[in-house]
Order: sequence, then structure tokens, then C-alpha cells
Amino acid sequence: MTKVSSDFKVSVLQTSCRNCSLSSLCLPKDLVSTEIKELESIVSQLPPLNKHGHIFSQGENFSSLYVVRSGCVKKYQVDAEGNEQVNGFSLPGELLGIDAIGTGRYMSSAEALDTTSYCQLKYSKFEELCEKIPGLIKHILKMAGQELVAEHDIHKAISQKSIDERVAVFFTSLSTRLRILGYSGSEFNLPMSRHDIANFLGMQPETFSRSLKKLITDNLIDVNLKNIRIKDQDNLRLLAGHCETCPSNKVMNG
Amino acid sequence: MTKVSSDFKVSVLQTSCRNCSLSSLCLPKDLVSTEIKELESIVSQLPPLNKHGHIFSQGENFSSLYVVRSGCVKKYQVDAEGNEQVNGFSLPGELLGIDAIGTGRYMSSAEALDTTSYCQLKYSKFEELCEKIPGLIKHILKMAGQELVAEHDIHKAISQKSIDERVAVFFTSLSTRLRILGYSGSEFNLPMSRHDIANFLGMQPETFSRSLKKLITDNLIDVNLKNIRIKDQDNLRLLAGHCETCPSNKVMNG
DNA sequence: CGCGAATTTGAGCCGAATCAAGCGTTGTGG
DNA sequence: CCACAACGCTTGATTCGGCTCAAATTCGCG
Repeated sequence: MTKVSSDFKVSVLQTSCRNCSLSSLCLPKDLVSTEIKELESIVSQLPPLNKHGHIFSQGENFSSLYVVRSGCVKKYQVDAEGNEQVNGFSLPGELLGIDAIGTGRYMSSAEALDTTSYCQLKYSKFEELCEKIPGLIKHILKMAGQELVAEHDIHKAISQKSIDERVAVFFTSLSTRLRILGYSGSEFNLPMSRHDIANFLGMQPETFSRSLKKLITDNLIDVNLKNIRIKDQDNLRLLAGHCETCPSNKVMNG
Repeated sequence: MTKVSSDFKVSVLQTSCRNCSLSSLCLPKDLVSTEIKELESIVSQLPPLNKHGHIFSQGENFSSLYVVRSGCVKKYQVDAEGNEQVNGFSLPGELLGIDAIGTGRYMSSAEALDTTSYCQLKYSKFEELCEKIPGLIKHILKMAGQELVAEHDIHKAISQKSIDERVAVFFTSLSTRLRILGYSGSEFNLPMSRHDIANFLGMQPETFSRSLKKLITDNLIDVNLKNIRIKDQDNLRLLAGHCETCPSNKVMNG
């Protein structure tokens, strides 16, 4: 069903932020009706992307911020030697493009992993609006802050945690984010490839595969291709936040 | 000379942003005089900190953003098990506390590695000012963006690069930042311990020490305790931006 | 000068990368 | 509808880089 396709005619839909199920994530609280109207006027909903479609690509001139509405987006960079680094995966309600404001160019690419819809915020207009709507500044800084916190978490995980712990971090973190969006946190489908997850977590795909096997053996999760079922939230979270000195790890490894 | 000390009487200095050598880093361009005045009115320069003094600590209530004026600041987090993760080092002109805006609490601690002076921006007042001074929003988002880019860089380095490459990344990056501040990029003193650098770069202190030795042997740098002299910028940068498939690495290792 | 902390050095081991098949799934064309 | 090709994923065997543990050395500081 990757057929949203070429006969999708309306190129730009004017968005109703009011009725959007994501408004609690996208919008600051306590906006009055006129403010929402103003905000809506600078938000455009672009036609959905199919798998592998790009919201923007590394190096392009910066003009807009984007918010994911549905689907899942892979953020990645490719260096001079052609090596890819996956910076993260964005779910509905998450903001894309902040790191481009300073440089004037998108520093990473944002690629749909599935059919993905999203909203565009022309940055020049957004800036004007910040001066009008109190709380909008705080809101965007909040989202920037969340991104920084997430980066610190992954930095720590790759820096200090074992392979299995990193994989546990990934699943618990994804589980939490999905639950916040109203989806099941205990069973979900991975829109991204094993390759991309492994890259994000700083390991080889083979190693990720072996770690999956281990978590299955330890009765923490079940895996069926892209489908993940978390069987033991508690111990998975324990593993995710874990250091070597804690005895439970020994138990599991033994 | 760690004696800025207790008899430093003036508790809060009103700052002159105009005359500050960092203004090009701290302030948006093209501010008119009245705008600078308004900005100065919300900026306080607090008494300098000695080594090990904290600008803020993880978990404290968020109230202000801070800008480093001189010295060097270590950003770090400590988890439930007491493990420390060094998130980075802040040099003059750099902003601290952005990640606290969303959560209302400082997510990390900011500790002076040396005698360090800094400015405080009361966040509530800052927000008001954003609505008045066009360009201030862009400026802070720019700084947030820079922080995100830096996080992606370190994520990639720890994820994909070898030990020696990571150390080269650290020195070249530090060199560049110091040069921008007007210091020498080819010779400098490290204000932070080996332990902290190793932690930041996702390795053990022993491993960092061995890597230093290797870079010295390869004639890329000279090290004298805290003093670092970069002898071969070009090849150090080559190593920093490097992957295994590139032949020059083989040359150096062989 | 002497103590404690930080750093370096050494030896041995282990976890994860690499290399190489094998398997299963998906998509395509006959 | 089935055969086949292509790709993504898993599994196995081997290697090696970096960690661990332990000790020596140097540095910073009273």
C-alpha cells in the first residue's frame, strides 16, 4: 500500500491546527482563537511522502521548519567518504530543521521511512509570529531542548552501555514515545531497517541481530520481522538504565 | 592563582554588553543602541567561580540561561547508579541551560574547570525581550542549533570512529573553537582532566593516554602535561575526518 | 619533602567488528 | 501462479581493538 501516489492533486493543503490530533504537541498551551488562526496561516500541509521521499536533504538552503504529522522520518548525515550516520528517527509531533537555522543550510537529510505526512512552517513568517504570540518562543525552545536531551541520552548510551543495554534503551525509548502518541507501547512495528537502527546505536547490523536474539532468549521481547512485542517492560527498562556493577545483569548473562 | 576568592565583594555586576569582547558571539548582529540597552538590563554578570564551582547543578529549578565569559565549563550528568557522563565543554561565548527550558529543571550540571566568569540571563525577562528585539529569537535558535550540530558530531565520532580518530576530532575541534575566540589554535592548555576528555569521547582514561602517545609518535602533536601543541594540522584533520577505507590511515598505522 | 591524586604503562582477556555463508522475504516477470 | 532475482537479515568463525586489572610513575599541593 505504498500508493498515495502521483494522482494526489492538491499540492498544498491549508492546515487546521485546531482539529489536528497533534495540537497538544505542536502548539503552546493557552492559545486564544485568533492566535491559532495566525499560526494556521503560516502552516502548510504538504502532500504526503512515500517511503524514501525526502522532506529536505543535507546541504539544501534552509527556509522552513517541518513537523511530522504521521509516519516516521529518518534523520541522517553522509560525510565526505560516503559514510552514513543516522542521527535519529522522528515521530508525529516532532520538529525537523532546527539545526539549520544557524547555518542557513540543512545539516542533515530527513527521509520518510513510510508514507509520511508533514507540515511546513516558513521560517521567516514563523519568526514574525514569535514576536506576536507569547509562548511560541518557549515552545520552540522546549522542542529544541528535548532534542538536546535525546542527543545526550544516545551519547551516553553509546559511550557507556553494552550492546544489549543500548538495544534496550532504543526499545524502551521508542515504546514511551509511541505511548505518548496514543499507540501501544508494548507492541509495535519498526518502520526502520535493522541497518538503520544499528547505525543509530553505534553498532554493526550483525551485532544488533545477535542482541535481538539475546533479548528474545531472555524473555524480554518477542520479534517477528518488523513487529516487536515487549514481554517484560520492567526488566527491559532495568537493562536500559543499567551499569555493570548492578547484580541483575550478571543474572541475565549467566 | 585560584584566588579570586571570598573577598570579592560585588555580588552582581551590571554588564556592559557593548564593550564585551564576546558581543559578536552573544549578540545578534545589527542591534540598535536602545536594544542593546534593553538586553544589558536583563543580563547580570555574577562573581567569577573558582575551579569546581557550579553555575548550576542537575535537578535544580530552571530560572536562567547563562553565557560563559571566560574560563571553561564542563557539562555533565550523573545517573541513578552514579555514573558520570560528560556532555561537553563550554568555552567563552557559549550558552548554557537551553535543555532546561522544556523540563523546568537543569538536566545537567555546569562546573567551572578553571576560574570562570559568566553572565546570567533571567529567562522570564529574556522571553519578553524576544518579543521586542527582532533577531534575538533567531540568535538563540542559532545557538541551540550549533549545540545540536556538535552533538551529532560527537555521536558520529563515538559511533564510527576509532580511538585515535576520536582524539584527533577532539583536538581539531577544540583548536578551531579557540582560534575563533582569538586564541592560538596550534598551542593551548587543556583545562579539563584526561579522565573527563576520555569520558566525553567514550573511552577509558588508559586508552586516551595510549592514543596521546600514538599521536606524539606519529608527529601529529606534542604534549607536555596540560599543554598541547599541534605539529601537523593537516594530517591531524585528515585523521579526524577519517574512515578505514582511506589509504593514509594504513600508512600511519604501518 | 611527602602524601594523595592523576596519569601512564604493562599484561591478558573479552566483546564486538569483520568476513563469509546461508536463509528468508519481497518484488518482478514470465 | 510460480520461478527467480535481489535484498535484508541472520548465523557462524575468526580476528583484533579497546577494556580491565594491576602496578609504576609523575604531578600537584600542603
